[in-house]
Amino acid sequence: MARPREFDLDEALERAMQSFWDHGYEGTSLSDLMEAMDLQKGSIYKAFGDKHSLFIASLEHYLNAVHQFDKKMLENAASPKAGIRSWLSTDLKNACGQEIKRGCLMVNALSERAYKDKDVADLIKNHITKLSKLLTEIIIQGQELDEFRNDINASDITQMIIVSLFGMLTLTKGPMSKNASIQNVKNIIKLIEK
Amino acid sequence: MARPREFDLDEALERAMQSFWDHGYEGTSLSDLMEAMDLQKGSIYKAFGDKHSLFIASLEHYLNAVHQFDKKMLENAASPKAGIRSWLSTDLKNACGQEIKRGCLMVNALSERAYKDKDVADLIKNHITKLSKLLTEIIIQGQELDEFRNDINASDITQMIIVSLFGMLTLTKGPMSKNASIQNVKNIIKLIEK
DNA sequence: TTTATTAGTAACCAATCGGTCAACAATGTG
DNA sequence: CACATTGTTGACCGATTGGTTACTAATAAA
Repeated sequence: MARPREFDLDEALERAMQSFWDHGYEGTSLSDLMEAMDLQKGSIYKAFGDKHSLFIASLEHYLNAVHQFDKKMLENAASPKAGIRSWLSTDLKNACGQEIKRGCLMVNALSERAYKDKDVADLIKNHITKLSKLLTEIIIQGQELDEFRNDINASDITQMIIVSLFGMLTLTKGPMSKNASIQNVKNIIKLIEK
Repeated sequence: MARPREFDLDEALERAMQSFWDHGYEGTSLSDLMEAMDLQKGSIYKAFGDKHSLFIASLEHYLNAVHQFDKKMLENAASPKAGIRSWLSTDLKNACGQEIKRGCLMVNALSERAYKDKDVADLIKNHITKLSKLLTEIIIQGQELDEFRNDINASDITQMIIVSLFGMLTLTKGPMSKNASIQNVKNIIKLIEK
């Protein structure tokens, strides 16, 4: 009953996300988005609203994919320790294996915008909460199997892992190499294992 | 033999640094800087060159102050372990005790600019190298005094501490509270002590 | 007091920013 | 076919961006 959309919504969103991931929120202009999404300004505004809404949608898109990845890696592992190890390693290898040192969109958004953008702050807080629950379950299992030390709360170990992950994802945007981050993952495991 | 400058160079630089720290490089406009520094555009350009040069000078100013702080805290401590503990705690308390959740200028600059700004990347790499040397010395002393575990290289422990610090400084811009970061410091010490 | 030199001021610049809008195109329904 | 509805296009908008420049002011040396 009306003219149909000529492009794929999901693909356009994916391309917008890649742009924001590469160059940040302020670093990505409407012109950049138009080129990356292969769309005119009007189409973007009709489909996604303004730049900020598009950024939020991109971040949600990213966080959904990441959460799926996290669940898969952590829940389908041979053991809690193996799960944490391969999850962290794969995450870091992905972050390091890109042409641009763009790190992680969530960490970038946290650094650039969370302190002045409640929508971004809420999305990230929610995602970290979900990741924490997932991780803490795995750590508890690992403690019961005597894979992880139990003189520290599972939730405290979770917290340290998340802190380390955020640190590495930030540092890989600068002086930290792939090898250094892999070595660091090994040492984190060594610190928390029994 | 010429008209003297009417303002204090250092104070102006300090104010510029505070602006960049609060709102980032792209988030701080020339107008913002003019207001913060209480200077006209021309004066800023005469004294510091363009915006990028001013940012680099601000970052250097910041890194010098931080390095002095790090040296003081780590070298004047009662013991290696006490030094690391109080250095990390004070750092985090400072980062959390501000009106704006602005984190650390170095970590912010790393996230926002290092991947596309060689000057920024070099300054940060150099600073991290100096901090690493400082920390590794302390860790080795601590290992010799049986304060720290020695089944892991001192430089690897250093790396983990720096990663954790960067992670916390990023996370305090979002969902991480002061208490959580203090608790996390305690746990880091627990993991690396003997 | 003249002169060389540098600092400060404010008007000005082109370029770009995010965002809007009117005209036109394409579809399903009646 | 006409119509209602929605998508697409490109010109256009005011505001702001970083940066320049011509002019004036202040100083020390000659």
